[in-house]
Amino acid sequence: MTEEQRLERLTSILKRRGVILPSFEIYGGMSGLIDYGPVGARIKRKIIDSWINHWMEQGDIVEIDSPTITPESVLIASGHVGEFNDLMIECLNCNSVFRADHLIEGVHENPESVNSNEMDDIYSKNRIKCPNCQEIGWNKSKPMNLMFKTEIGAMKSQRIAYMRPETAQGMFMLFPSLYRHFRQKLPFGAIQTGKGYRNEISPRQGMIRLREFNMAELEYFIDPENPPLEDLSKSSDQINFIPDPESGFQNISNMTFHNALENGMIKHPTVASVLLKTWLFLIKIGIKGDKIRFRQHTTDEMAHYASDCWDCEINGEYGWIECVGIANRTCHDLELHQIHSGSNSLKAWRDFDEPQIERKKIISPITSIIGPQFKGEAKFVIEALKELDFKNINFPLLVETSNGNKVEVTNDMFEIKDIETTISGEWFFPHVIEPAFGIDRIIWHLLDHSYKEIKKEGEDYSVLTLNDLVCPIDAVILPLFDKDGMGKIANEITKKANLLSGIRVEIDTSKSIGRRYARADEIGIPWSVTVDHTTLEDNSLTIRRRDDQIQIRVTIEDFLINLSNKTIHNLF
RNA sequence: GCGCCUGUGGUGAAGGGGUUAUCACCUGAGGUUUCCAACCUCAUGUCCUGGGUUCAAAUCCCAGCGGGCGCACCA
Repeated sequence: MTEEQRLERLTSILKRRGVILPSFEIYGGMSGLIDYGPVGARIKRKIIDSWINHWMEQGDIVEIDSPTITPESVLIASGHVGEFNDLMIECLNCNSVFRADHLIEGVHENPESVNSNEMDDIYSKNRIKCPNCQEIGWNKSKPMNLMFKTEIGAMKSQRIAYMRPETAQGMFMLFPSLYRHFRQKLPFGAIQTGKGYRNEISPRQGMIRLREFNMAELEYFIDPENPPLEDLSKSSDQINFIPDPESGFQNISNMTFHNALENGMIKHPTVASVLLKTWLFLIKIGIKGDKIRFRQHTTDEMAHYASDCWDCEINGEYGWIECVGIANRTCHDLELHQIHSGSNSLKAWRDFDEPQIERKKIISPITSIIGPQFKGEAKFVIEALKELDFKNINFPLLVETSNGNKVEVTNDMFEIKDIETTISGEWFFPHVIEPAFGIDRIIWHLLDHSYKEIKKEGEDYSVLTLNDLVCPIDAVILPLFDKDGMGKIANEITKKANLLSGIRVEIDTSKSIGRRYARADEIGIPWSVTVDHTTLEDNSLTIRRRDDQIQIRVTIEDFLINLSNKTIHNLF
């Protein structure tokens, strides 16, 4: 079997066994959309569960769930509407496509504000040349909207909305609630898993670029002045790093996260700790460590919201693919949402180490005099007095009030006081460190790394070596024959096992035992359990280990206990 | 979105205007069988969709849809 066709063979096995299939196929299919079949959906669920547990083990992270339909105002604030609605323009001569605003920088003072018709005018009046072929001649500019647009409500009350391009905004929307939940103490985080949507121009490469995809994101809120410090030296794993070329660091294939932070290649301690946890998760579910690398973004490829970005890339049939993006989003989102929404609850409070005592002089109006004197005008006079520069007061003093009158103020109407205020802390915008996982891409690479093509007695044979955390079915129960009572016992074991918490088993009674082992191996079931003649005599059965085909004999009871405890490994 | 290639059972392929479309594997039913894709019998097909040419189209032509690759795009 040639290495070149491995991708095709894997794809057809995934389709044949109900793991991953094209969506809506009976209507011709729709690119960029995929189905997880009965086997794939189990794998996806277990990966997402593992992901949720992985972060929640930390203790200061909670899970939330928010709508996929998002009002336009939210995405205007976050910058997605602006960023996602760029006008594109195509050269009539060479068919190159460009962002229309980029080519008129210097011609127009605010290229991003130009609408489609104006853009076409600017192009024809200014005789803009194609940077590729130098010709002048353009198709009409068209907005390239990478978000799916929809409307909430009907008729006049309709509001524009989009399908969310990321789950992250949900966490920002809930910041006030999260802050209360965590008793107003940083750091804390919120995770969310769910669908995200991008109307890709041309989805490619199977399930790598989808129009509807599964994301899993953590927003970890920290105090930028007191970031949590974690001991990274506990991991001695050697990591493949590709730093930003402008940083002066060289590509390196064997450095620990601890050292990468110490020497300044990773700039932020929390980013480093999130990188480590990302690595640990991928290794835990079965991604191969030598096929993982961390690549630092160059300044110009950084997302509009981020100040420091790392991609975690995984190598597979499609080459190195970004599967996790780790970004220091700083206070970008919270700050913008405060500005756009007018909400005042997107900040956190920080106590100073020592309360600051501020001494200052103020002008204190004596209202018992001002009131009777100015009557209705009094509140304007008081206002105006507070604005006075008390270092420069000469009598007679004319004060201009905000309603436009000038009044004379005498020195018995106010006094200058020295006051002392104690400031014990300040409000600030927390910074956010975000890892964003592309679940579908991770599933693809897990399947890719787990798919083994071997020879068995001269025959081609395929195995998915999925570990207990992510295997679709925990064990398959195989009656050697479906008669003599073996089928009945197998059914009883299947029922009992399926009542165990978190355990799923299946029974397979059709065709020869060898064929059933092969079927189980192909979808990554780690344990095949056979009910045979000896079972009828002494209630024992055999457990076959997928990865080396070694069999042991245990009692039904021991099997069920160890299955439940996930300790079958220990029996071998 | 452009260019080139491409679409036949669940999977992988053969066929290339003319009876009832071929093969392997897979899947299902039954038989057989004391543990690694054994064997026997049987079953399961809108040749991507829509138009056109033709007495006759899975086959030729056009368009659409899907897939692959390249260019462009990818917060």
